[in-house]
Amino acid sequence: MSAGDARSRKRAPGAAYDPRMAERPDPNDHPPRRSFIERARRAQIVEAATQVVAELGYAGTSLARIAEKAEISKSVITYHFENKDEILRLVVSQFFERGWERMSGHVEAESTASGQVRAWIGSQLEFYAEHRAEFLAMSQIMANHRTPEGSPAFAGELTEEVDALTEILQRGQRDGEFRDFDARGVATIILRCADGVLGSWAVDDSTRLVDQIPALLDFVDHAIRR
Amino acid sequence: MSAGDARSRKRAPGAAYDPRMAERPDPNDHPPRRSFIERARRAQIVEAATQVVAELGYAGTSLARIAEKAEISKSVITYHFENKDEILRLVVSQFFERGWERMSGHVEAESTASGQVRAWIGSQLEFYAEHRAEFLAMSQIMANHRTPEGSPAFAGELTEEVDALTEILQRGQRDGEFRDFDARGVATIILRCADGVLGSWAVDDSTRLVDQIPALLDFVDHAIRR
Amino acid sequence: MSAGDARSRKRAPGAAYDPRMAERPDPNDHPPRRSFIERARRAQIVEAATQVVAELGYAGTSLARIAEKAEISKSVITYHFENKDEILRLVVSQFFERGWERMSGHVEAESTASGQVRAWIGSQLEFYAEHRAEFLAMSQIMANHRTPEGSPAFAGELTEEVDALTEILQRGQRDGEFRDFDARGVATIILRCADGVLGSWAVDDSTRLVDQIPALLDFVDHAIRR
Amino acid sequence: MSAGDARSRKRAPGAAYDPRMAERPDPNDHPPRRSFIERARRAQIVEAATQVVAELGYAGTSLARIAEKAEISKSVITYHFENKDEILRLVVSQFFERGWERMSGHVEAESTASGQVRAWIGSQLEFYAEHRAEFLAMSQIMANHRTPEGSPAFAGELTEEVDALTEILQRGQRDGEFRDFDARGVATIILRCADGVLGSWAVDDSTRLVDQIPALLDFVDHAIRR
DNA sequence: AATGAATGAGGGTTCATTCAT
DNA sequence: TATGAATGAACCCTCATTCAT
Repeated sequence: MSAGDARSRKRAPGAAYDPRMAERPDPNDHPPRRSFIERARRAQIVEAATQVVAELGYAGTSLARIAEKAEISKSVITYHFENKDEILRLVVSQFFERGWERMSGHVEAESTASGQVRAWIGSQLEFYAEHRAEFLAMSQIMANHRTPEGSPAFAGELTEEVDALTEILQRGQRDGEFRDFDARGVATIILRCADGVLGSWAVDDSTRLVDQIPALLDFVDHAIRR
Repeated sequence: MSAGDARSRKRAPGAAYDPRMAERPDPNDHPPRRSFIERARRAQIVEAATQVVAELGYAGTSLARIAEKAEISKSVITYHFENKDEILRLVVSQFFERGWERMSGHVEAESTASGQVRAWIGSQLEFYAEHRAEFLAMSQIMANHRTPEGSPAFAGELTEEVDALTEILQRGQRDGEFRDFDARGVATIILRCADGVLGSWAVDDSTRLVDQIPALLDFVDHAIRR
Repeated sequence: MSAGDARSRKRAPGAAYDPRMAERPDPNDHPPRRSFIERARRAQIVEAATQVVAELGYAGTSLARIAEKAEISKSVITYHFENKDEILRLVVSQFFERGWERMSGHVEAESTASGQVRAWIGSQLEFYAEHRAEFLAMSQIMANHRTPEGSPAFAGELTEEVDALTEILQRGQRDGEFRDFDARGVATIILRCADGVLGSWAVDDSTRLVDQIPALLDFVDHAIRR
Repeated sequence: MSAGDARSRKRAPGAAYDPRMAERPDPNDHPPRRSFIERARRAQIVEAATQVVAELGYAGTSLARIAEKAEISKSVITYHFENKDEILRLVVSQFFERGWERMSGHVEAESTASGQVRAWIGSQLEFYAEHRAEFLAMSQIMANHRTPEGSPAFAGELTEEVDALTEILQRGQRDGEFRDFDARGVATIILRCADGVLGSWAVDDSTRLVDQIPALLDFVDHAIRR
């Protein structure tokens, strides 16, 4: 079966490994084979959606405005995507995936726990600073998108991230790098800290984010170091 | 246009002093004298709006749903308020004002700088923990509300807050309580940290917020102490 | 509470007693009090909907065309009715109710079973013949309307009708008016017979329906008489 | 436009002799020669359309859903058929043709008029009972399909059927089998009667149709017998 | 002080059909 | 022979706001 517009009906918003976005894995649900054109269009639309959300906010994002931004007709969007939900989820998952790839590389390159924590926070903030629009869009969507039933669509997506950082903190404690504290609680705090700083930058980019990174790294360092 | 009707057209969303919510001050724009009934209605509607935003999110909030929640006719809302914007701004400013009152009391009761920082964070989180719906509504509106032109309506509302905390940190440094750091940068970080923790609690209230407060206080303490 | 457009949200498409249309009774669900204007508008819209369905068929009926027929704006419709479904159900139930009133009067006026059968069929066909558009609309909607889940919305609405006619037939058998047959099966056949004749008239009104009534009465008479 | 493409543009929905479906005969419009593949594809699509109409109703039938049911691309449909109308007409005409073949065989095997009437009704109902989906689809389409101008597409398709049955009835009267009545009127009634019973079975198949056939035959027998 | 009525703009989505390959 | 891509029209419905009463 290969029914053009029917195709997107079958597929889950494909995402590679990703600690937050973990999709219920379905081995039978192989990703649809897409033509070059289709992949290009989908990328174009997701990109346009990202820009619109970043500029106009979640509530200001409509298919009409995405189409306008992409300079295509609204029908092109509904042809290539099942619905608006699919697009918004892709905006989040694709960007998150890219960020995670970058971060995990930097983290794994470090040997000490404190080095890994710094790499984690530093590379995360750097990455987001380099992709402000995508970050804004992701934030907006995660904060606002809901399931048809009304519950937040992206709740509880961050436990795996907390788990991973907790492990690093615990190793740091065993190795004597870090003082004694509740690793899980502090992992949450550190991640939320970074989010918070990003959030303030999100609403007001007058302070250049990259300039704040050293201060944050220093802050966290003092907070957890023995 | 009736007299009561005209009245709401003129007035600024009355708010006491408030470092974040500072309205463009207009000495000529004396607050409108409102009847008891009018004040009661406005309070009822703001309260209903708060609940709706907390439950359904910013994008899910409509005048119809606010009216339904308040068990009044939609027209009552448009009679007592100029437009939706006025209501949402009041949800934010009124709640922020109440929070600021609580916090400033606790902060001023402390003599040392570190005591004031702890009082600040602790009382802020406590207050929000006690008023989850209001906090959720405020967060949603601040993150989403836009001017008619499309720019965030609540950008740059936090500089005064940062200023106040910066002052405390600087005093702590002068008094030898805190180590050397960029006071303004760290003030921002601390405030964003608290916001971040609140944000994680907002999307997932399984972890009781009050239980996380000591950990956060401890975290900040170590981060800034000499 | 009395929120204008919210009002229709609460109410079931009101219908008096009616053997087919029997609504799940909810004693708490008192019918909404409607203003004169509202009742007039609703009647106007239901009437326009009836005409549109009769002329263009179920699939050709849209809110836009109903609005056009009623010479009002589309928004007026969505203001006075919850949705299209409510309108279509009213087209059916109101007309059926009126028909049932007429028929039951004629039936009860007869003393013999065979008189009642003739009164039933005759008055039913007469009534429909007098209200061709309403009958066509009712037929179209009953044949086509579905629940959101996809099952026919008006299935099983006719068992009570069959029950009532069955009773008459059985009495006729006890009284020696009718020959021996399966009363329930024949009741179904008679009712379907009348429906069938109506159906042929529905698609082709060249044959005047009232002229066919005596033939049908005669036909049924011979079929069931001793 | 390709050759194959052009082909379907020219052709009338081929149908053998059929008293109801009689197409405006055009001696010049010889049926298009179709390849084996084309014939197979067309049959497959008509079959899928039949199922979709039976399940989802006329208004719920779209080319997309037909394609989905047939597990082919939507374009395959528009390639092999000029438009949706052609498919729906074929669903009706092909099925009617098959039914007519079956019926006429049974009718011609009978010698008496009453035998022929019974054979007519009995074999018709039997045939439909054996092909419920096709019958439902045919009913839905005949009741709903319209010309582009909005008038019923299948109005007046039954006069030939009535003519044929009228002839049988008249012969029965001449032969003394049947009592005196208006043959044409009764022919219509009988046919509509059968349709009505089928219609009740269509919306509610809990009563097994074949079990009702004897009752209907008996009913008609008494109605017309001397 | 209150509200029922109305409305135009815009929301996301489905649809049959056209066209180039 | 087949189909992916595209599209404009139409669909029902929600919305904030205006107006007359």
